[in-house]
Amino acid sequence: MKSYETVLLSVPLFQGIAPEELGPLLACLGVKQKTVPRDGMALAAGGKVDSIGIVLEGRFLIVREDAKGNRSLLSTLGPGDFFGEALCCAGVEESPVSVVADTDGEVLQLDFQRILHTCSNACSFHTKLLENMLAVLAGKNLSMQRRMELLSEKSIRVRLIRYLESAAQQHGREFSIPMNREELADFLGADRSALSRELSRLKAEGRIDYWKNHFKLL
Amino acid sequence: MKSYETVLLSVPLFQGIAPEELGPLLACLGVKQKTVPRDGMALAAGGKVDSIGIVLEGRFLIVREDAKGNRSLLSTLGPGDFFGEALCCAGVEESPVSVVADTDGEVLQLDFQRILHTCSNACSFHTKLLENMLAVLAGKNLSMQRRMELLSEKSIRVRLIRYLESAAQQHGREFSIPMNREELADFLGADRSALSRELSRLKAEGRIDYWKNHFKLL
DNA sequence: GATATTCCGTTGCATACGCAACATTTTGGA
DNA sequence: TCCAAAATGTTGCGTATGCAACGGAATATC
Repeated sequence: MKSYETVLLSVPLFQGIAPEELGPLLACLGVKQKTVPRDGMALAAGGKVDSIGIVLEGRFLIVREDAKGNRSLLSTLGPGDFFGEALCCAGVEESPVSVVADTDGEVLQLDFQRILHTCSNACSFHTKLLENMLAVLAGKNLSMQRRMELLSEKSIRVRLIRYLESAAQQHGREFSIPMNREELADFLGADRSALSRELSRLKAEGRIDYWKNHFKLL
Repeated sequence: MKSYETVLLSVPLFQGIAPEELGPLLACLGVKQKTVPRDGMALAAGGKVDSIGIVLEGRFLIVREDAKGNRSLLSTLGPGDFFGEALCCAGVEESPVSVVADTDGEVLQLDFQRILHTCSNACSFHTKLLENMLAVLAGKNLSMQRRMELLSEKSIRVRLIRYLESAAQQHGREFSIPMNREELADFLGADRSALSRELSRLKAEGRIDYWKNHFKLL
């Protein structure tokens, strides 16, 4: 069985855990590694979620299935990504989503109760783990918060400018973004072509310049 | 100094804590009660947030101030509501928001480090507190998630139907919602009059019936 | 290097919806 | 009971934008 140590050390949940502490921590948590064949379920909708899953290998899809059986893709997961943390922290009884394997894959399952309750030998990294857990959830909160503020603007133009400005605030007047047009359009809640149109206008007005995913504010 | 026990017991953070445990818990956390006069700051933008604030009395506003000094209202807080939890859990260095008093008010401040690190006498409710903290953050995550799925629909009509259907799924075909028109429009990312128009259409089509904030799906 | 495929920009068209303005109903206060 | 204020409904207008379709550029595959 591969160790996947490199993957695990990159997981935000384990941030600040020294490599040599990782083994003992995992042992203390009683993790289970699971092989999931393509199209298999790493987490099934409808049931209670009592563990957090970490993707070690392969590609997984988070999928919502409505009453009529229409599947809609919520997001995709790769090695180092994890899932189920919000559901089990919130104590949701029936998971509204499934996680299905898009390729053959491996996941690591961490029992939530054992994360929560410090083990008898009070390992020091346990506190760190909880702290990380909080940071992960809170970080997602904040980024969703920001996105919702964006989406609450009425016009594509304003949403776009807001987005670019906040990116510029972080990286300076010239920067690259981690999305292509389609993804950016999706992020801004707009149509791709409409987004392109708006970008063109801003360029024509001399307010911005761009090439592919590289932008400059003027 | 009033005790505000009733308020505190209703705070999700203290869910599952017995009334008689509350006092010792607060003592163990070393909470500080603070009086904030109208227009005073319970939390100032730009600084690090190292405590969670619980509103005991009064009305507070969460406000974002952009570079040009435009204040935009993000939400309002009343007794039992709390703030700053996401920011301090995420370890944000500069708070992007302020919390200002809309009336004279009282807040209780809980030092985050003392929430995180179990106290020396290992009080049992400390674990419960952490569990609640996780549940609160995760719960917000899930509700924001749902809202973003809503907002990602393109038309008001679809967003509205989705919203009503999910409400019906929880409470049956007939139910009341906790928002007035303006608030619902805001929640759905739409204009109030446009929302009214769409509601009228749905009623004319015989798909729904409604009166004020009471709805029936047909 | 040729071909297929993905990515991005452009444009015409139809319309959903924001906006403003006004009508109607409901609520609360004196 | 009457009045003012708030909440909700209605409607006309202009336009932003979704949609579809297409062309060109960039990238990948062989």
